Amino acid sequence: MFEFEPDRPRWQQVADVIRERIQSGTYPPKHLVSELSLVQEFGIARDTARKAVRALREEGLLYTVPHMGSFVSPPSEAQPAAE
Amino acid sequence: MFEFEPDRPRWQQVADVIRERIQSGTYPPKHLVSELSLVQEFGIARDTARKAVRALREEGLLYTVPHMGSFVSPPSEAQPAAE
DNA sequence: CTTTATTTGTCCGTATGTATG
DNA sequence: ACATACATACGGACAAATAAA
Repeated sequence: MFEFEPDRPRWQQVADVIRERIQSGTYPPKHLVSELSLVQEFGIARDTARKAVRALREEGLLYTVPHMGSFVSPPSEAQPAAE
Repeated sequence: MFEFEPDRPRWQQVADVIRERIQSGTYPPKHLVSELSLVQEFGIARDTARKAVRALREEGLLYTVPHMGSFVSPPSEAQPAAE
């Protein structure tokens, strides 16, 4: 089971973990990150899972298709110079 | 493809379209309105199509014959006085 | 009679949206 | 943060009835 630190919102800590998995490629583009999967893995309420997903969506790391799921966004064209 | 508005159930919007076709005579009495036809035309799930049909049936605009289909109801005897 | 196609009936599962306590 | 409930929506599968070939 995941160990939460006190004094920091759980949804932030969950978002941190997922963010890392996205940025490291553990979760490739289009990978489904459902609320239920977060509920089960982290032992949290769906309410909390939704907050984590919302945060990542607002960061652009996830996009949500209503009634279908939330998925890892395609890589953004960052760093223009590097060729 | 049909354009759905957000903030309103799809099954309601589909029902609206069919209702208009019935009331305008585009779909005459006994015209078949099958779930599959709605699925294909509107690009929705059958689940959603069934909800639209159910709504129109409850309004009396359609009647369903099990395993045969849902058909446009005969015109209702409105306006009593007119003879 | 058999086969094929069509259509509704029913059930399961997954997932988000929304609201309440 | 949690728990619960319901609505909305999609996908798939199978059964049963009907009609037509």
